[in-house]
Amino acid sequence: MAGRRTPEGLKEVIRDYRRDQVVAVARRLFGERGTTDVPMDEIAQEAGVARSTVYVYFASRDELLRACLAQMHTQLREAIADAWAQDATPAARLERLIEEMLARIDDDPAFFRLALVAQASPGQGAVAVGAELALIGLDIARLVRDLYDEGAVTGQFRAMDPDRATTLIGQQLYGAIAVRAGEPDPAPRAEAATDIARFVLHGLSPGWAGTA
Amino acid sequence: MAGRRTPEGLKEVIRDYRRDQVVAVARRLFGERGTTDVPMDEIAQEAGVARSTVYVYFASRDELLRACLAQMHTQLREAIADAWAQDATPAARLERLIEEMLARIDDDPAFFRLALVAQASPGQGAVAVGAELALIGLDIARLVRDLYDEGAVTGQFRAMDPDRATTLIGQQLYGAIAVRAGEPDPAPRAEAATDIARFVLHGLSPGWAGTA
DNA sequence: CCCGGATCGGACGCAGTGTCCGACCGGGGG
DNA sequence: CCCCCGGTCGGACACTGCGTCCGATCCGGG
Repeated sequence: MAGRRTPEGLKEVIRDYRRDQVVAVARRLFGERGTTDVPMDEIAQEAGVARSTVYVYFASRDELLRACLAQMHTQLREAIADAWAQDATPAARLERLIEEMLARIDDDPAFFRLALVAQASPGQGAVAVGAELALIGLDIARLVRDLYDEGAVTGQFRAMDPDRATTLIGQQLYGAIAVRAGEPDPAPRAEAATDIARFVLHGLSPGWAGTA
Repeated sequence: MAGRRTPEGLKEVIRDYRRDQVVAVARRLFGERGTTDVPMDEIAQEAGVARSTVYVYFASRDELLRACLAQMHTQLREAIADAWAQDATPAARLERLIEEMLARIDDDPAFFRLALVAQASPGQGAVAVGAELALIGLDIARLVRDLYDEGAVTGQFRAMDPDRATTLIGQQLYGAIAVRAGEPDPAPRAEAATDIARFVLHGLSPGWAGTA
């Protein structure tokens, strides 16, 4: 596979490019009007291909949705990975992680909201769709757990069952994400990230009223 | 209208009863297989009425879903109101509130998960559906805010913008709910409630490792 | 020039929604 | 007693969207 596949490679590229184009259109429309209320005709038309061609790329509506989620997954993963190495302390990393997630939400709140939906919805197709989302959850959960472990051994965080800590932090992140994705006019990102991070670190404990 | 309307009142009762019956069936089926994957035929058949009769009670699928949410809303509201007056300190109330919400989830996790979905999904029908859910959110938010205010003035909670505190606490509750609703085998309720409450109160602050 | 893969566009069967209407049932009033 | 009437039934209807299929068309490479 070392460079002699120009034609085949090129076709692959073209194919991927058009695929991504359809996915991008679908994400936008799904975000705007929901996964059920957008006919395949419209996605195809908007993407500039025939409806039947869409079915060449994606076996069904569900698979298209899954591709949309996978795309978002990849983008989120990359954004967080890029930001991950830039901070030293667990607390700083936590805040960075939060801010990075919020930034991704702000990029495309409508579809993000929808992604949370897809994760939760039952049904046969949704099993696979949910799996796509669970991957994101697991990615983030691993980061969160590493972060907690580091803070715990250095005494910056209180000692508790790491799984439980991960769950609790994860819940806060999930809630923050879901709420922000649904808010028409969310708070400034940096500020919100700081608030959330501080809340995760100290909860409602008095004595932390300052801007520390 | 003072008591001479036995026939009419009776009819109302009968009507409401059958309505609730349809709603109950719909909740179960929606919870099991999602809102889109269960035909109206099946709901009607399972509820023991003709499909056309369902349309006498509910103008559309969306309205039926809204009725399901409204029923859940009512039940949740009542459960929490009952438990509300039983505790004195804000911390105790918080834990009680959490436990009560978890209990409601455990009653019907499938549909609860779905309710969170409905809240988030866009589309024309979903505006009204979302409003139904927003009501629950507002109910809870009001309670949370009262609770925070009380804790803040007595110095048990750190001082901060009440709206922001409410949002942060609400985020944790939302996340906890969503995660629990999706977990096939959730942790014991009382324990989970205690954990969540303690996390909201103290976050990851060291020095709170005990069972206090 | 011709070939072959990709795309187009339009038809098909199928399933589900929401509407409508005639038939039926059961109870209360004339 | 029968009739009337509100509620229910069941089935037909038009309509929309999904997923499949196939012949027609386009276009780049041999």
